[in-house]
Amino acid sequence: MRFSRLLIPTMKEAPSDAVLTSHILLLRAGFIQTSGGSGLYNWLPLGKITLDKVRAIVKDELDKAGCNEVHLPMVTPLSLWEETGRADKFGKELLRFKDRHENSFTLSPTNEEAMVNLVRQTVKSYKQLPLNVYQINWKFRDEVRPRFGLMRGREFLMKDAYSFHATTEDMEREFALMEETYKKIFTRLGLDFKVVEADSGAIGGAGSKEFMVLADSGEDTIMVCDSCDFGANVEVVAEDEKTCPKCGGELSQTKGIEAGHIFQLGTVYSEPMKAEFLNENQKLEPFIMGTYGIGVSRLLAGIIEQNHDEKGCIWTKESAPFTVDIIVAKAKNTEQMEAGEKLYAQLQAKGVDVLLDDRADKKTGFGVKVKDFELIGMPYAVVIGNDISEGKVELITRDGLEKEEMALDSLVETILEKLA
RNA sequence: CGGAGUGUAGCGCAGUCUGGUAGCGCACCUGGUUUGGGACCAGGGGGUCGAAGGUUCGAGUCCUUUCACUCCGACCA
Repeated sequence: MRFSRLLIPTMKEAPSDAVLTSHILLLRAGFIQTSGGSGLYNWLPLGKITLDKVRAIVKDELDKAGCNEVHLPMVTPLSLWEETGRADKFGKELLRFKDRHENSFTLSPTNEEAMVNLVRQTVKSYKQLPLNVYQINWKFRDEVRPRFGLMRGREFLMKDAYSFHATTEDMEREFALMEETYKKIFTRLGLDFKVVEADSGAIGGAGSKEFMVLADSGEDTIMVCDSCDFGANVEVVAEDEKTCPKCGGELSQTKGIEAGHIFQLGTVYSEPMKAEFLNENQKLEPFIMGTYGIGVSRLLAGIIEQNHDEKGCIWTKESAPFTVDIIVAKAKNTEQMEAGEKLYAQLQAKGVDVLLDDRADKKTGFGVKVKDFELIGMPYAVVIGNDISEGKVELITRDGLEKEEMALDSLVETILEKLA
């Protein structure tokens, strides 16, 4: 895409009410903007592109693991929530309202009930099991105190998956599969993360694990073992515990952002909602369930919390809105512009996501373009400037801001090597 | 919900104590000069000062009420 045609309102100064790094940078770099209400944000083009990329990675890995993507309405009849008693349990976080016929509804904060409803009216036989259905859509929670930008907004993009099984053993198999799938997703996104034992909270059920993006700004405190892979939220391990319950190693304390959470549910939803299937002995049994969530919009905040410097964002390769930013130093110079256009086409032909900074207005000089590149944080920039007459360009790596001069002819190949 | 703050142009702020024509920087528009690290000169546009009520000849400023937002806490798949 062309910078000149994209709405990218970068800012030198951050709004004074933003305190968290990711919040400040995402606002300043023009990914999101405030939307007039607490915890509500407009997603601008760069933010939308990035969110869609992260979403696509989540979808890709889930589909590979055999999950079925569906889409449920954002609006759920409150009666479904009353079947499980969660209408009361969730309290004021559930935003409730009535339609013109005085029927009560809620904006979905999560969808266990709605998905159980989908399955109970569709799946009748053990032969249709196991089944894992998921959706990636907007959730709304009327948080007591929204804060930190995308970290705790009231409206947020969540991937919520629900699995249905005939036996506990099969549910445990799926739980392990989802843990592995989540590890692939977080790894592809370039995140430094830890899987920890967790409390099941309002969702209920037996076992649960959280996927923590490690960051000092995280709202959760976790204990991790120095010797093995054990980790736990302080909710489930005493904060003064110093010995690993798994291997006897030493525990240390750190902070994390909860970006994923998987649960072994059993029949806590299927029983009250009478979601049953006929087993091979022709008897009705409630589904054994698991549920698996990822805070997709929160992941963006997590990526930036982990990857930034004083100049701006540093997106990881698979999450970046664009992989390469072609900076045409003087867009009015025909030779430079033509070289930029040519490179733009060549990289696109190779499947690289490229942004062509073709801005030619007199306010947007070389300095502005470089500052915008650093603030937005794409992995690479190619500077096409005066040396283009000798066939030379400069390649800048955002992480570390290393610059290397090279021949334009070898550039496409070099970039492809770096991306491989 | 408890505590503390803040609401003045798109963003950042001054002006409020001590009432007297609405200001500054950035951004935006026009023209010119610039052009490899957020340019310069000149001119210009944009405001019911969060809202309502009150005091006053006169309110951004004083009084009352209210709303919103932010931070700390409690809470939170």
